[in-house]
Amino acid sequence: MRKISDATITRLSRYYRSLARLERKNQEMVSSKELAQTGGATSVQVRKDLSCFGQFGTRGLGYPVCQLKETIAHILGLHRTWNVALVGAGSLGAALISYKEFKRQGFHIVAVFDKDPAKVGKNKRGLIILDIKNLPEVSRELKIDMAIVAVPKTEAQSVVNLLVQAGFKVILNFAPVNLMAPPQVTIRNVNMAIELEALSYRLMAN
Amino acid sequence: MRKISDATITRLSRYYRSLARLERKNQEMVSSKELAQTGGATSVQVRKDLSCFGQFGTRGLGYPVCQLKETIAHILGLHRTWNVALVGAGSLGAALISYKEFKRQGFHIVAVFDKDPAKVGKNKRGLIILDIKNLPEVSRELKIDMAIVAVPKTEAQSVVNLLVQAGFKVILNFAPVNLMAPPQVTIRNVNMAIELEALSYRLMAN
DNA sequence: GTCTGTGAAGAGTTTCACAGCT
DNA sequence: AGCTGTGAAACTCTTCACAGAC
Repeated sequence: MRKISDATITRLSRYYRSLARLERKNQEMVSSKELAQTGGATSVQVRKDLSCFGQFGTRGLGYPVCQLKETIAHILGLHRTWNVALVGAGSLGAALISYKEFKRQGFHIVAVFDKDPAKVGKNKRGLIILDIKNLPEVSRELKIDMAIVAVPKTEAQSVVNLLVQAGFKVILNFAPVNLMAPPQVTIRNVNMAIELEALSYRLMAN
Repeated sequence: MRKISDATITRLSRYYRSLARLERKNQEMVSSKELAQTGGATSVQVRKDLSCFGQFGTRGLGYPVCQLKETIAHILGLHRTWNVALVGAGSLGAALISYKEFKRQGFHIVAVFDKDPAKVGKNKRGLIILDIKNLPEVSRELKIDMAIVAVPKTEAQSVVNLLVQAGFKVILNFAPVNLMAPPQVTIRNVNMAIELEALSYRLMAN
């Protein structure tokens, strides 16, 4: 299989959401054109993206909604649940614990860590905040698959170092800072400030 | 000036952060190589990105830190402050109000709106939650420049419709749904679930 | 006729290679 | 020597065009 681009994976996620909605409406078949409209892409793009993984449609008819949804779920790993560790029990952390879409897609935040002794032991949206010192052992015991970093930017690199040492392979980082990690570790960044800056550029440009 | 890619703008934001750090360290000059390392790019990329806007360096010496930082600030619109409306006073909204990096870069959330009568009038991190019905007039009065949507996905499209009608030109959306808007309105999406899905794909793939 | 699947063309982005300045 | 600035090459991603199936 040839290398799949990040853009393709992102679009698959969107197609998956569209398919879920069509499934709820009991629609059986969907054309690439229809899927494109709701997913914000073009019909060719949809077909090209899907063709990376196989042939799922029927010419003249389109794609079977349920089946395609299941297929994408398997590609993206949404057919199972993932255990997620959250580091940082601030207000962003709280928002992430309550974020419905995570649970909906099978991402379960099963442990929250913080380094602040004043927070450790407290209950945060149903989870007891754990001391970050215990992260390696707890991650092993609870079979945690991925980590979310939601700490201030000054702390982010040291948290990542700890996560790497504990064996984490994928990390979602919310701190607005560029983080270093060995190549076998994938870090994805959500930098909300950069998003606003891109918008402010837009307002400047015209 | 030729069209500037989104990727370039995003990288400028990162260079800006690196420059701010170098400035705090009182470093006067920086080479494209050094800027690249801290900003997660290559040195040619840095030079190419900057060359879109002019010639800011000196051959043999590099770029003047403060001056380049100011230049990028002007390009991105960070030399001024922007008034931001937040729609959705849930826990994500609360996290965004408290998010330091916004203030740091001059993005001031000056009003929070919600449609829930039980929330309207309450204080949220120092801001009184306003009724979303009053969004158009308040936006005008407070000269609000941009909007952040942090409502459940079922509400997002109607909120965007309202924002478009109120004359907003740029919107940052956190709801995990594809939104429709006229072409003159720029919507940027932060979909945290899709980020995790890309990571779960990574874990599946190897 | 409708719609998928895909090689080829096109557009856009990144990297290379090197001229030119300090 | 060290570093910027940039046309050209290489690469990647998207769109076109159309063959093939229903």
